[in-house]
Amino acid sequence: MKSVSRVFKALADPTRRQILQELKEGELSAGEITAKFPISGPSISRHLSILKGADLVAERREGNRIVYQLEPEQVAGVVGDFLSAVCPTQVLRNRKRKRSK
Amino acid sequence: MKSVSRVFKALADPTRRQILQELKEGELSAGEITAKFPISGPSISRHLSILKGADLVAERREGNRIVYQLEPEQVAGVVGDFLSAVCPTQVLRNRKRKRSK
DNA sequence: ACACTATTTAGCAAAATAGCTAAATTGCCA
DNA sequence: TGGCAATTTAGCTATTTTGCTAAATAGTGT
Repeated sequence: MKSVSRVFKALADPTRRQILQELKEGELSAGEITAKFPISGPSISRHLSILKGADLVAERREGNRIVYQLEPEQVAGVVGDFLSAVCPTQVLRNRKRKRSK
Repeated sequence: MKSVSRVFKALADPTRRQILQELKEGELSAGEITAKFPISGPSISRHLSILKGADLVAERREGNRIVYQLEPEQVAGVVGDFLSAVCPTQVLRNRKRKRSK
């Protein structure tokens, strides 16, 4: 599958998006991530492997545990490229000024 | 479903992302969009209704046809907010300088 | 080697997704 | 009203996704 598709499919799930947000605060082990969600360890493990497959996170083993870390450049790169491809420059530039609906 | 989830689910499909890119060039009727893809009219219609449900496109009837139009502010708004929530400011700022891998 | 912890892999069931064809809808025009 | 074109809705099938529990794997310490 193409990289962009892997990324957007990974981002389609709310649990996975929230995992990324948790990882923004700093790296976390699989168990620590599991503790933050109401679903089982194996399910979280699968979500992590999908995020890893999209290169949205990196993992490293640390003794007994596996520690996950956000890859913000992949997130910003792929998603940002898509935004540039779809939204006129002006919309992107003015975004912050707009009031939420 | 929550708005953010609707948007990211809509963006998870490559055909739908490409429809948005086609609409960046200007509005198109359902039939004109269908002509650009190798899948059936009803399938495109379904994709359009998902994009519409996420407010990524707007539609209006024009005589016999239904014309679709990109809503770039919804795209930039929802996706941009997510990027801000996940990526450190520095990564977002430096994005353009990075070389593609 | 054994036990213990952390995590992933396997295998299953339910729900969602995307494609198709056929039928219904909507609007235009004679 | 009848017919035609454009589009959507319905109903179906195959595939994918997400959750679960149970079993396997990997590392640590005794």
